Amino acid sequence: MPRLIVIIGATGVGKTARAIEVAKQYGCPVVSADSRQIYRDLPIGTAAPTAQEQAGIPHYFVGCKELDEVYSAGQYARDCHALLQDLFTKHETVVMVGGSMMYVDAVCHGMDDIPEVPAAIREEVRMEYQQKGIEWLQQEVQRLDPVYWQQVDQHNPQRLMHCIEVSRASGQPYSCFRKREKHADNHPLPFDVQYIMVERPREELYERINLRVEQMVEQGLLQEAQVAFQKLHIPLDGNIELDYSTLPNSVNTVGYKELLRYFRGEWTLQHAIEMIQQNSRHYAKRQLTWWRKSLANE
RNA sequence: GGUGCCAUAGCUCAGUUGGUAGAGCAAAGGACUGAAACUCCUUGUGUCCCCGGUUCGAUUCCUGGUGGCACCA
Repeated sequence: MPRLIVIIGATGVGKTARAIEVAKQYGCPVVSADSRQIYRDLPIGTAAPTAQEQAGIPHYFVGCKELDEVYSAGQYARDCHALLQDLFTKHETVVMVGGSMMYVDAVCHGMDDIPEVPAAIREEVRMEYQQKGIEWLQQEVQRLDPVYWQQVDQHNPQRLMHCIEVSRASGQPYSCFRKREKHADNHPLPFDVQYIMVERPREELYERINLRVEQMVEQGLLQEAQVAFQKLHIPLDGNIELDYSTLPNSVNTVGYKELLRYFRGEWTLQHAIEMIQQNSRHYAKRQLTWWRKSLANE
């Protein structure tokens, strides 16, 4: 049975370096499980492995999507399983590294097949939510999918919207697709999974994060962000109205969404940088929570 | 030096007509199967600046101090 070594840990803890170390040890490729490093044009802010770091080690899913492409954990799981099948014909061991908890989970535990939602339906639901508020989302979910209503986080607009989108697109309640079948024992993975959790004391981790943000700024994060917003035609002129809730996913990312406020004149640069540091710490904390539970269930 | 205002949670501040106090942010904990670096939930005891006075009782009123801010010299 081939083996997937999965390197997990909070942002800024040193996963990339560890992955390269392990990949060199086994002479194997590295598969990234990172929902933001997957985009081209964001290498600095997402702390993607540099060309120097990647030298001699094939990396997958780094810098391969355009900023306006829509991508998701489900698609990643499919793409990644296909890739792994191929890689395992040549390697006994493959390294996976990434901070995107659900991406890792989707590959290592599988995801149910849930129908794709056409962009038009997604947009329609979003518009209706904007007009009618969360009460409408709640009523609509209760009506379309009472089973899911009992399970969801009932104050979470994104979760509610997704249920409505899928139910509308498929004509069936969202919950009937969420069987957790792929988590079941009768759907074994064609490879073994071995986790390596990279850890550091909380205080040290936060110091590293704060420092790394400052280094990103020195390395040209502002220019990188500016170019990204220009490519996406997002107005940097604060006089032009902008709905932050509709930012493309690629750029609704720590490091970029804060700088957008700076470019548009809403925040000072210093405040934006402090917010990037703070949001990175929040993100790290969420990762720790997820994996604490996830590893306890292994 | 004089006058006025302020001093309450890690930060910014609210409040108590005298019965030892509460918001936002931070922080911590948690949820999360196709936007997941997203989105969402829970948790608030702190010498109410210090010494004294009045009072059954002072963080609240009063005297004095200390520190900060503003204005006047």
